[in-house]
Amino acid sequence: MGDPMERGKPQCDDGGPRRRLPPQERRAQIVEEAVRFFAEVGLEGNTRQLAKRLGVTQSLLFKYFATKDDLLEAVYERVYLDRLSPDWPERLTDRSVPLRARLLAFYTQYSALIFERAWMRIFMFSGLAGAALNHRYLEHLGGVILRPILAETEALATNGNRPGLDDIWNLHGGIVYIGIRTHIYGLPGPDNPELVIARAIDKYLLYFGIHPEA
Amino acid sequence: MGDPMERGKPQCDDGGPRRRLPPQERRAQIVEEAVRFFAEVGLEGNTRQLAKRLGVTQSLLFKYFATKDDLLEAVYERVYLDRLSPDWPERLTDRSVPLRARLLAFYTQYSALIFERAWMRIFMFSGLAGAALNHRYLEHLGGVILRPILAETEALATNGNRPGLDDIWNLHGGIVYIGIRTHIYGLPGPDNPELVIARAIDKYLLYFGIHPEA
DNA sequence: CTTTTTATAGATCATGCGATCAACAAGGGT
DNA sequence: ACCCTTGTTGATCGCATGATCTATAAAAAG
Repeated sequence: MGDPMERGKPQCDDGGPRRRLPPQERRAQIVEEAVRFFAEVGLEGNTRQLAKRLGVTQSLLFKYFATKDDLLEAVYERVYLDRLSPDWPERLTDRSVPLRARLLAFYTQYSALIFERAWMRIFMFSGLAGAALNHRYLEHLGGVILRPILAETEALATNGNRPGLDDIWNLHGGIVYIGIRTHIYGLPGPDNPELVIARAIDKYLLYFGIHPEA
Repeated sequence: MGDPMERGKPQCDDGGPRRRLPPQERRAQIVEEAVRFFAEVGLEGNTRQLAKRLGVTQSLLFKYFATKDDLLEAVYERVYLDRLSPDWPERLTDRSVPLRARLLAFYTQYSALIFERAWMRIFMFSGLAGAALNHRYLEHLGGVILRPILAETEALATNGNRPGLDDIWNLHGGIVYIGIRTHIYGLPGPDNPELVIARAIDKYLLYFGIHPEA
């Protein structure tokens, strides 16, 4: 070890002979593995390790992405894509359904999408790095999810407590924190996350005097 | 630029002449700046940049810390230290004070301690890195804060809702998420965090039928 | 089968990083 | 004023990393 002549030795000695894939397929494969990889080790993870995981050489990565930042951009896009279905604003404001049922439906499905190791960690890494996509996502979330929930709550509140956007953030944060606990901090999560979510929603509704069937 | 002879050029050309400090003082100065530095750029921030901020040479850092990991350990200790005052278990279980007042006192003071950029970000960075201190801190938190709160809530719950530890995590997460929003994601925080905290506590207590004065 | 195309590998470069060490100088003791 | 300890510097080492370039071979085209 330490032999300078070892630098360029083969990095994919396991799989077998060189396998040639159509560019589109290879690219997708790289991005998919990169998501898992960077989610694990952080955005500073090095390209050689990633290549090793893929069973290809490091130089190949640069045939598909001019720079590592380009690869990270692709990772972001892959991860951020389709987490917020465009029909949620509509469904959240459908007053033919009780608000509790709407919130429950949203947070059940949303949590199923985001309580995933790769998403949680890359979201956090990119947030810490100040990535633009992160800001955009959260602003989008505020606009299409939190604000509608606030409006629906305002419309149904029966007691003196007037809801503010911070109340929605509190509901949202309490739920999202389940994923943070488990995937960022590595603590054991709840046995039944959906039950915990339901109770969070019930606390929220109760505070504003909103009946479960309303 | 690119001249290989530039590598070793002075890295502290601003302040003036070489200032000689007692080791203890210098060490503290390094740790303090390192906290701010690593909180900003992440734990992979390089020692040369840190040294530049301090106005000393990079090599000096290694006179005080044998390795960069040692420095990071010192940063962890500095940051994690004294965030959980040892008298909180006692104060949280003092039944001569209404539970609401106890929770309010705790989370007001606790949030004042942790809603700080350096803490929030280093806690998150170290959590993502799987640092042992992070786990220990959270387990400690669970033991000396969350469990007592659960016991107190159980003792006072008047309706059918039986509290579980996940309810406390939900309360806690909803509050901590305020700090995450502002310091990790860089979003504007609430105008009055204490008010938001009070409302979170009220939602929590109401759900278990606990009167504010109980 | 032969030719052409291009996905892939292997080697290498330039730079940046953590870490080391000899030389220097600031401050205290005498 | 002098020495002597040691905090501090400047230069350098070894290695890892992002990126580049050329040779190779796998699949497609004829």
